[in-house]
Amino acid sequence: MTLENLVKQATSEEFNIPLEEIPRFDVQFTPDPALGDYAVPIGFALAKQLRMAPDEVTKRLAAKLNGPFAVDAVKGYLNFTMSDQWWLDALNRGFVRYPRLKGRVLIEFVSANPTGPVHIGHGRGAVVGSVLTSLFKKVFDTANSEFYVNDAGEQIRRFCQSVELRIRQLMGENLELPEDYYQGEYIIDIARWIVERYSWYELSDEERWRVLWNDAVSLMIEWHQASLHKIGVHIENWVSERDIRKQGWPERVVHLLKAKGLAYESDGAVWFKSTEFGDDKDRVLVKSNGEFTYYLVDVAYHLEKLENRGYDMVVNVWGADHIGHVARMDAALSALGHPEKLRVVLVQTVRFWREGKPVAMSKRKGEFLTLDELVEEIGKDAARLTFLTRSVDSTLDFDIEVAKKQAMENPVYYIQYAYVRAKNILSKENERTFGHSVQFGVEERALLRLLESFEERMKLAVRKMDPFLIQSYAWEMADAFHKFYQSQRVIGSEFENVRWLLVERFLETLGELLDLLGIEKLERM
RNA sequence: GCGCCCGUAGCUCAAUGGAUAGAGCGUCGGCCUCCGGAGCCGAAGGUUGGAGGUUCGAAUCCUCUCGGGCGCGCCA
Repeated sequence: MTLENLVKQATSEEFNIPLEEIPRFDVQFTPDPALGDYAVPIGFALAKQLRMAPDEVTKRLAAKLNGPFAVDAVKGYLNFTMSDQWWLDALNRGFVRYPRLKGRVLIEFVSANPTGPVHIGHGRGAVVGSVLTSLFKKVFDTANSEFYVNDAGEQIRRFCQSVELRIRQLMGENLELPEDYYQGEYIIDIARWIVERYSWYELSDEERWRVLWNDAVSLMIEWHQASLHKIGVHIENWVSERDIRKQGWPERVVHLLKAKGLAYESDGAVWFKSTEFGDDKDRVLVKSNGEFTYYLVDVAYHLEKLENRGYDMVVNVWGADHIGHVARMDAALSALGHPEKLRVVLVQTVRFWREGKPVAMSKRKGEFLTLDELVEEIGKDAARLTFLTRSVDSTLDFDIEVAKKQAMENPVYYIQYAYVRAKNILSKENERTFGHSVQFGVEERALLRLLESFEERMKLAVRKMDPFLIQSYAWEMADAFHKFYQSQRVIGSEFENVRWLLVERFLETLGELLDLLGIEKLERM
């Protein structure tokens, strides 16, 4: 029986209270291992209900409770110190268990425009999205990752024009690059790639446009995939905006909204009454020139995910600068009969630093550090982990020089070092002849209860949709291990067998977290 | 002006409504005859921006207020 149920039952019997009238209480870890392992602050609420002092309540409960633990009443708290045998049983069971939730989930992230390389500004969203996907795959019936390719619209047109101009320059034409064209060097690379494969001047206008529209864009998408792979992000679905348009989803959205009386025409445009769903102003769906707004196409895309592919929940990892889209997207999906199926993870901005100076980023001038360059400089693991060192709600200062250093400032080494140390112990050849008795010390108990909280920590990470919580859990686990390692010997100890098992479980559990985080499990460093 | 995020140690950040608010960096002082010292231990450092409120209990929830960030297009 769980501690929670034991306490409930004891309370009911001791104070003659029906089970359903017992106030809610938590089972939590004590702030200090010296107080015990688990704490149940049940005395406070009951004290009021029973008109009794909190410590009187807990004292009576403590006297009544028995099980594989010692129990202490301190103020309103019941403090449980679990028996060594109880911990040994837990150790034998293992700790890696996930909460289970029903449903099919789709996580969309990065979705950088295919008009330029993935740059460091996309990095945080990419890593957050990929870790969320790994986690959700363990928790939900189905979870898939998706990259939405904005391969239609004005930006792509301008991109194609930029490539074309560079092609003509390569062919020897003397042309100026207009200011509002894409300036980056990579445009020249694409132009060169095309020139190497096609006899440009022999193509008709239509053929040229098709090459730009298809080949140049496909090449960008391939580059995106390659860049993301380098930082350990492998996105399953790449969905094209062109396909969403081709399949008539935008028209369907307009049709559905009109049928519900939620769309109207004004000033030659078609508007959605989003104000009826909490938005602060109505939104244009179809511009007066007949073109669809980006907003309409995005709504259409979400409708496609829900209705065509049958996802129960769609998660979007967006930069904080997309805050304005949340209300209107919610509004549209509610209007279309899918309320509360969209969850937006807003990831706050990252500021990149180098030796105390901000890293300049200007897309216009084509000056930006690409994700490739970052990964090349500091490595995949350091890049991934650094992006996860703050909760998604907090802005992140990413100092590239610090992340490159192999020092404690850099949590990736701290965590990996703990893993290596543990691995190293198990690599020793030895004969273990001692039995399975044990007395766990404070450091071991600290590590044990951290391991034991695996499922709960995962539950919290899912609820908050924040991979930062996995990173911080991994860090705490590494911390607990370093302390254990420092204070207790494994090999040659009186409790060698049990400690050996503890190290194995630690490796198994931390390894699971490293897998989720997409960080290498090093054996040596 | 409106909406969202953030104000916690010198700096960067943690903390399910619970006990004495914790880490890293920086500063000062210790620990390898010993499974890897990329580690560990200790010291110093706090009116959790401010004011009210809810609660047995608030960094956490509510109201107001002051600072900082982001966003408020028939752009994408």
